[in-house]
Amino acid sequence: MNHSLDILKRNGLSITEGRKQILDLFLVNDGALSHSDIEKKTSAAFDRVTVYRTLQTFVEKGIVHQIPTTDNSILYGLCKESCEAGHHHDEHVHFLCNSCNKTICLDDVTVPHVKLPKGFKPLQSAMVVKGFCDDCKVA
Amino acid sequence: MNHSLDILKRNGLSITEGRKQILDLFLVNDGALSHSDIEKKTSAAFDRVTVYRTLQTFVEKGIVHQIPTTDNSILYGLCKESCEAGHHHDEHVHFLCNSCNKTICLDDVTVPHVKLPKGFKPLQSAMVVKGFCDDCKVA
DNA sequence: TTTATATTTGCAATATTGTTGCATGTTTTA
DNA sequence: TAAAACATGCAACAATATTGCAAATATAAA
Repeated sequence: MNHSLDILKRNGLSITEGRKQILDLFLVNDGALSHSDIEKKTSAAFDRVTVYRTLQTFVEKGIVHQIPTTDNSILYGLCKESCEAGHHHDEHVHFLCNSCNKTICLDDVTVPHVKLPKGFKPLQSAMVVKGFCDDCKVA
Repeated sequence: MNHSLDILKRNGLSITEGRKQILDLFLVNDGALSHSDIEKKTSAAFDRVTVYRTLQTFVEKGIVHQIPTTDNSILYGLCKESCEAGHHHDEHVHFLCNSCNKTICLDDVTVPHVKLPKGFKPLQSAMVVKGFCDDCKVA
C-alpha cells in the first residue's frame, strides 16, 4: 500500500502538513495536477512558495514527474514505484482529454522508439496524446 | 518558394512589418522559437503584446504550431505547406538537444501510433525526444 | 490617387506566475 | 528534552501574460 507517509519516509523527507496534503492530492486524483490546481484544491492553505518548493522537491526525489504541455503551465503526475531520485521512468504516454481536460498517465503504454535521422542521439522521449478519455468518449 | 509575403497573403493576413519580420525569423531559423527568443532576435522592436498576438494569429492560421515543453514556455515551430487554418499536420517528432538547446522539427519523422487502453479516442499526438543533435553529438 | 473602412499596433493598467533572502516555526536527531 | 537541521511564510521583486482603448497603418472602395 502506498500511503503518503510511506512515500515521504522512503524518500528521506521530513513529514510536514504541506507535503502530506499535496501528496495525498496526487494519490486521490487520477489525473495530473498543475501548480494552480494544487492551490485551488488546498484552498490556498499553503503559501504559493511552499507549493513551488514542495513540487520541486517531489520532482527531485522522483515522487512526481513533469508532463509537457503547450499551454504555458507545468503538469505534475505521480510516478510509479519504479521511479527513483534523479532517474525517472516516466516514459509512458500521457493522455489529455479535450472534454474534461484531465491529463492522465497511461502507465502501461510506453512511448515507442522512433528512428531518427542520422546523427541524432536520443536519450529520453515524451509523448502526449489528445482526444477523448474513457469517461468522456461519445458513444 | 516560400517567402514570408506569400505566406501572409495566402492566409489572408494584412502585411505588416511585425508579421513579416517575425515570420522571417522562423524561415531563417532552423529551430523552434519561443516568445522571448523572438523578442531578443527582433531587439524588442515590437511591443510584447504585438508578439503575443502575432504568434496567436500564426497558430490560428496554421502558419506555426506549438511544441510542448516541460519548462513552462511555449515553443513555436514553422508548419509545413500542408498545414491549414484550424487543422495542423504537425504530427512529426520534435527533437530537443541537451547541448545546444535547440528544438528542431523532424518533419520527416512522424509520431507513431500507440495502442491506447479501451475507451480512449486519440485525435492528435505530440512527441518530443531529448538527446544530442547532429551538430552536438559526441564523436 | 484619395478617401473610407477595417485591421493592427502600442501604451497603460492589471493579472498571473515564478524566484530569492531571511526570520520564524516545525521536525528530526542525539 | 535540547540542539541541530530543515521547512514554512512573508515580503519584495521579477518575469510573463492579458485586456481595453486610442492612435496608426493597411486594405478596399470611390
